[in-house]
Amino acid sequence: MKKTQNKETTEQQILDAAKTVFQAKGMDGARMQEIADEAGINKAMLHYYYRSKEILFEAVFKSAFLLLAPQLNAVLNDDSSIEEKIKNFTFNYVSFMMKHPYLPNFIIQELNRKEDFILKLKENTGFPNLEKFKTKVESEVSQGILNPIEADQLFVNIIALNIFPFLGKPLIKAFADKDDKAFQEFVDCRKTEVANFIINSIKRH
Amino acid sequence: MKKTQNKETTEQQILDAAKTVFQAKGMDGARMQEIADEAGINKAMLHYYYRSKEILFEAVFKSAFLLLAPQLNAVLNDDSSIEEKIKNFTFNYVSFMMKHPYLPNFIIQELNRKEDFILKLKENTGFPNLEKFKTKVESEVSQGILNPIEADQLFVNIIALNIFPFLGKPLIKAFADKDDKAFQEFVDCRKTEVANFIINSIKRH
DNA sequence: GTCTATAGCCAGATAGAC
DNA sequence: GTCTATCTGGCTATAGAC
Repeated sequence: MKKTQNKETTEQQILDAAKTVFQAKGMDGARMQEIADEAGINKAMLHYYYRSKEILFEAVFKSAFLLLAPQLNAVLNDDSSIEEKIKNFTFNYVSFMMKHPYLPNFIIQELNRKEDFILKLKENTGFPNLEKFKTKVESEVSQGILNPIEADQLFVNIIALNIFPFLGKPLIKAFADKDDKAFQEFVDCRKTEVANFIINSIKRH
Repeated sequence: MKKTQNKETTEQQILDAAKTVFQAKGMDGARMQEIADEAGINKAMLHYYYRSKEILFEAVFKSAFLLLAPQLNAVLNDDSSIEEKIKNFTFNYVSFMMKHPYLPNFIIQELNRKEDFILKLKENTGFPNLEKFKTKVESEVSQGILNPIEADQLFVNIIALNIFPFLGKPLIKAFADKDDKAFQEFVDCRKTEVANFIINSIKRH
């Protein structure tokens, strides 16, 4: 029926607006009024669809994380070589992040604010898991393809090099004296630079 | 005189308390009442020494940044080789961060919230500058000590690998299934691992 | 489902006694 | 300088008409 149709579109509008505002301002900085304005409705509607700010926030957070998780799973769970994984991930991740620049900061920030948020996420299917990646790294190390390295450490290095520029953007711009355009080019460069940097370090020569 | 003595200690107590609360909760999440409690005084005193929450926050932020800047300058402005710089920085930075675990997240978060904060900092003497580091990298590259690499990119790689674990702690703990103790060991390992990882990548073989 | 109006609370800031 | 008491505004949340 028609009401249901309206319900779904309004609900989606709210979620989109909430995503924008929460990602820009964080849970504490966001205002329900601003979300309502962004969605083109009024405050009462927000509470009609999501009983409280907290509940609305959790919906936004979950949906943001569900956008990020597949990116990670792609590295972890396919069957290609470590070198291929790194190249693909780096290239795709930077492209992905250029479309969602607020995402990493939002997730990192809110996870630090409330550590138990992550527990709820871990219950979900599709939560990234390192096991397969670990096995693959160990196998390539023992074959002599890679220099000895802990899989955990390598994984953190990969995501650190890829994610950090989006977290530390203001810092990097200030240190390296870059305007927005120069920063853009800098990040674009990293699509291939980062993979080369990593592979150069771990691949046996 | 006695009053001045009291003034200075109270002011310091406030600053310490504010540092604790702001770094844990952020500007928006922090409450003046909580800062007062932490300092063992009442709210009115906060406004006596710092006219507003905003002003108190800026004082805290500035002092946090002034703690971090020398760490970066140490890499950038001494005369040792790039390899030495990386080894020293990595070792010292991780040690330093283990003492101030909230610091990087605090700075990153608040800089993203208000980009112009960094402009105020840049006016200060002692703001990290990349020029000398850049010259050194270029020199070592042309001497054939290092593989070709942009100084900017190398610098970001160094700080990304060192800072990220402290930003993404909850994420890393969840992905790699580590408790606090295991995470601690993981980070401790990085004191030397990260430097080796970088040097392995950039040093000509 | 959608709106207006308002309840109820809480936080930052100030007045004023000591 | 330090306190208690209070003002004021803004925010989440709800009541209730349509």
